[in-house]
Amino acid sequence: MVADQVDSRKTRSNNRQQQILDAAMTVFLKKGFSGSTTKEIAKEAGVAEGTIFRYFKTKKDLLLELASPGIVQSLADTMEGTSGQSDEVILKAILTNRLEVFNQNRELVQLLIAEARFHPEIKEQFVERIVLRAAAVMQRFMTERVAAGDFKDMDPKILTGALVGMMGFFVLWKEFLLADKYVDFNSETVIDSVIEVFLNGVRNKEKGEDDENKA
Amino acid sequence: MVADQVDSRKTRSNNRQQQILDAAMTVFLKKGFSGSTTKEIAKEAGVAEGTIFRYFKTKKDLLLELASPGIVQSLADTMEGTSGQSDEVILKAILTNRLEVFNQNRELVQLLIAEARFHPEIKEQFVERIVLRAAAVMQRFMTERVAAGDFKDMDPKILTGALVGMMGFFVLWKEFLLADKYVDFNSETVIDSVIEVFLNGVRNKEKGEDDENKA
DNA sequence: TATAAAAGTGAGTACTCACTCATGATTAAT
DNA sequence: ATTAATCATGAGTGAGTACTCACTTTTATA
Repeated sequence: MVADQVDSRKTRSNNRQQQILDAAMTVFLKKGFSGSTTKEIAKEAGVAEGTIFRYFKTKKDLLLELASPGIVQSLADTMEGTSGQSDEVILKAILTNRLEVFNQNRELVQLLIAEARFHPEIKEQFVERIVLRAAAVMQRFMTERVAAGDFKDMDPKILTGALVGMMGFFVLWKEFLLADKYVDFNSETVIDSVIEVFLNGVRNKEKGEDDENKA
Repeated sequence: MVADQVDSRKTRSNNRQQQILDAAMTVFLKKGFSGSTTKEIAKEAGVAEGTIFRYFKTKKDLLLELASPGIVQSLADTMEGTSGQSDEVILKAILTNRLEVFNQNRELVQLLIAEARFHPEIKEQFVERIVLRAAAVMQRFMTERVAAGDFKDMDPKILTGALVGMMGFFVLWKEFLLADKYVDFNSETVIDSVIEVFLNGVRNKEKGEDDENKA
């Protein structure tokens, strides 16, 4: 008890706020927003219940702060400036990066997805700031390739969906449904396989010039 | 009020239980399990709050009953007995059927996925009775094709994941993230595209006999 | 060190929750 | 019509909830 107090005093002046947010995240993840109590959050943070309300007007404000633009932002503006390289390299860079960014913010994303259904503001932010941005980057890539005739003439949105879906499946599988019981996928193997299947699936190997693809 | 009472009396003896379950489902979907109150469920069902507890010992029992084997079962044993037909036809049959079954039980599945995180019993049942079964059927198909040399020599689990993921993406997109804002996909188009991409992606077009694929 | 401001506390408050139970209504059987 | 059994009710109950506030402790300033 005393030791805890000393410990928490150390991080005192800079960010008690962050300390509470971290605790809220932990508890929300474990019990969900509605299932969590401010009492438990306080305990997890090592502060008195009243202290929470010095920093956040309401319990819901805690959740909204977790989903605030500042934090969420970092997910989006990550991948830019890959050009003049092979599709395999570009896609691998994109997917690897996405997966990395996702893994870093895994818990937050998990929480936001879970609560999005009940809090329109969160849903809005999540879709606008993460999903659509991320999709836009990839969609631009798809559109280019289709226009160049390298990929089949399909709706870029469907192409994006196919790739994101394949990748997303393995991520979600791991995250939500508990992997180990079924199988534990190796990240790089999965990425390579996904890219291979995808590129083979969408590349044009039409009449005339089929030599280009062999190399 | 009186009319409601008369109405509910009609369905009285056979299944007041079902009436309450339906209401619980509706409310759980809208507010989540923790966010729902028995009072609201009672109101939705058109019965007194106490009546709920004549049929279900606790609020949680309502949730568990919704996820009970009987109901959940119907999702699994649907697709069997397609053989001797082309991959395209088989896969289209599978995917179309899965999508149909999913759409019929959409709300239930949505609810189960949402609550699985907080209720191990539900998660267990969901994974065992739905996911693994459905996966098994598809995985058998993949294993066969790989063994026959028609598909690339990849882990059948990854192949299954790739296909399910592509398909799942569009379904989840629609369900969880609100489609219309972004785009509304036509089911058949999506299925056809997914199959095309998948088959092109995983089929063997090795040296030697490339005539087979042309047709 | 004295003093004001800021930060932290936790018992208290008003309220909501899941669940109970004494009572009333409906049905079935004679 | 009488009785007994079942079904339905909703005010009531205690446990717990988010949030407040009178108070204490810590920090900053002189």
